[in-house]
Amino acid sequence: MIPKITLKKIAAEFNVSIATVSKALNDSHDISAKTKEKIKKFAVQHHYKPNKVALSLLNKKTKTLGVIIPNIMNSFFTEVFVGIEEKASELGYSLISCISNESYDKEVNTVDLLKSGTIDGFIISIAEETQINKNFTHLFDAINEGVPIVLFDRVTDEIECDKVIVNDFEGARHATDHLIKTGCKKIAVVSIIDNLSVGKLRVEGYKKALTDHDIPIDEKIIVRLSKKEDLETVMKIVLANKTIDGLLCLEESSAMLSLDLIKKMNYSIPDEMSMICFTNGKLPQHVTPTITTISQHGKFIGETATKMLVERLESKIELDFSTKIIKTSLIQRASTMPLI
Amino acid sequence: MIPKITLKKIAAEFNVSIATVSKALNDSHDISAKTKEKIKKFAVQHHYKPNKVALSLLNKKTKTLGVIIPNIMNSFFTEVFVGIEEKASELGYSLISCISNESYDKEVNTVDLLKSGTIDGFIISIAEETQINKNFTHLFDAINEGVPIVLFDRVTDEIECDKVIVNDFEGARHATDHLIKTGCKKIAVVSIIDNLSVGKLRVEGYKKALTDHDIPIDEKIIVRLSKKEDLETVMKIVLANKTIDGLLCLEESSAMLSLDLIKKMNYSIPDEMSMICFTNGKLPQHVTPTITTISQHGKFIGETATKMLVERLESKIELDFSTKIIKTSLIQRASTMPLI
DNA sequence: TTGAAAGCGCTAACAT
DNA sequence: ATGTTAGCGCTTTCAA
Repeated sequence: MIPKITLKKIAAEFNVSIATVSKALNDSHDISAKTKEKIKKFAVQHHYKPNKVALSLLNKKTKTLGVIIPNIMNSFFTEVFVGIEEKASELGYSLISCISNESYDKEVNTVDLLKSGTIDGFIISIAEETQINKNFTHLFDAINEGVPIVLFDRVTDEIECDKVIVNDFEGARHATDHLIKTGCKKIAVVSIIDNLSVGKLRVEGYKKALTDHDIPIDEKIIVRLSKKEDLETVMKIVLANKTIDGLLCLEESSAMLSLDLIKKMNYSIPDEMSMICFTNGKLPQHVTPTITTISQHGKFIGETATKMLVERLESKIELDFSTKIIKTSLIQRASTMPLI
Repeated sequence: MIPKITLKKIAAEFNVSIATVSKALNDSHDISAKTKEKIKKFAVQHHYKPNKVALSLLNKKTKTLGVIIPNIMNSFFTEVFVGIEEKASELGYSLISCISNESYDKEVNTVDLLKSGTIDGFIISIAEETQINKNFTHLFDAINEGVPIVLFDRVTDEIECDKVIVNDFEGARHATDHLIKTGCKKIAVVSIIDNLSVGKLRVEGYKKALTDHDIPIDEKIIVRLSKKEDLETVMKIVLANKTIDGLLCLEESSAMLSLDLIKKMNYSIPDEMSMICFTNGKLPQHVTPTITTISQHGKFIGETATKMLVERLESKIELDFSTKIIKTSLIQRASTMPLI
């Protein structure tokens, strides 16, 4: 094993000072051409790379961003992560990433751990537990200590910072409107994310569409569950109401379960039952029938969040906080009737 | 914004030396109980956290691992990442992660960037481009400079280091054997990963199974493509051979395309055409019909790789390199006939 | 019981 | 053109 080469060792090699070597390698004007040349040559030969940790300590910048994602097995977050990674890499930043697993404790620990020097700023989507207990002091503290945060998707009004959110209300409204316009008379909702800000907004959007079409809201067919496990039981009860002919699923996994169930119950899709779900991952494209989805443009969200954070980090002046709202798109597939 | 509190500031507060504060906070025995108490109290009140960067510089350890994954949209790698994250977090390590996007340059740049002090060791699955051009000097250099590497899934014999691999040969052999035993007479293979070590091994396993059953190998029905785009054309030609009644797909995305194609061609699955594919993500569980898969136990691979790396990092003695082979499991679903 | 000094690897202002 | 000094935040001898 070759011990790592440092300025000190190069300096010793040529009997010059460390400062001279540093300047030579940084192409400073007050070092003679020959000295520069011989030092540079030696440095290249020995694969000299400045120690990032030393530079971080000196500059109080690590060129590293902390990313906290609730659950990477969720295709939406995977997409966002891809966007973050691509943009960060383009802008010269590394990523320290952590999966909170929807746990408040893990989120708090990670923020506490990383804010002490390790990273320059955070990109966070708030864990479910945190959204339930509404305790955001860890985020508040980080910002207060000079570590900026960009929140995406799952945000809170209680923290003032940059945010990138999806137009969940409008996405759900549009989807519901689409179901109505393609002939659905009675549309049920399935939500296993009613604890989340986004889940609540989506239900609001759904209600708005109904109201716009003078359709009464029936709370009994708005299925709110805390875990996937109960879905089958509850859905069976709801679907016993044979007049239901449309289903809006607020995220992917409950959509897949509902689809299986509906098929098992011998509904014909989309003639007897239409379906739309949030999140445009691979699943809705490959199941039978393919599912009409509301795309949240995850990658773009990731890119946007990263750009906002880096702009703040590198800005000379104090920027105002802003919230970017990303429009959703409805992607029509075989689970809904064509618009006439 | 509250400026971050340091030992220096605490020392100034109490008119003691920095060393005293450091010792007090670390509960050193040679500081008086009262001094300790008042300093600790003050530190807690002001949310003092030792600066990780300073500690890293001092200890020459960052307690951070570098993870390089070729493509996070691939569910296998997502699973591995979950395993890595969980184990690393449990062992007190952070993760700097990067998606190489199958690019040689990105992989090299990341390794170069991170090896200079930022991380203690790497967990890497080699990018496709790197496996093609077989240039592994960046990995060799890192190890040589004292930064250990654990390779997983996509490995190379040319680098001596710890490795975690899947028993791809046996997985493919077993799957092919299963197809034969459930009645398939002529089994085609679809590979878009023939550039990868794992892709080649899987073809070998397939061939072994055929040979074991005295079935002649027909290279014409081993479809090797460099990109997904050509799949449809080629598959149509191959499937024109109406005697084919089994299909082994070496990864998920080509399996999905093949499935669509087979259904479009009105094959009845599994009666007229059986199918097995590698990688047990959500897709094969939710498509119609559900697909029999070979599970590589991604999460376990991630956990194992992380454990190996941390053990090496924290070992007092020089450990020998080892290669852990993870067994695959065949998960039977509706795309294959039941074993009689 | 406390403090001074050295050093981790590096840069930059200020001599020489 | 080159060197000296100081300092980023911390720990750890060693001295007082």
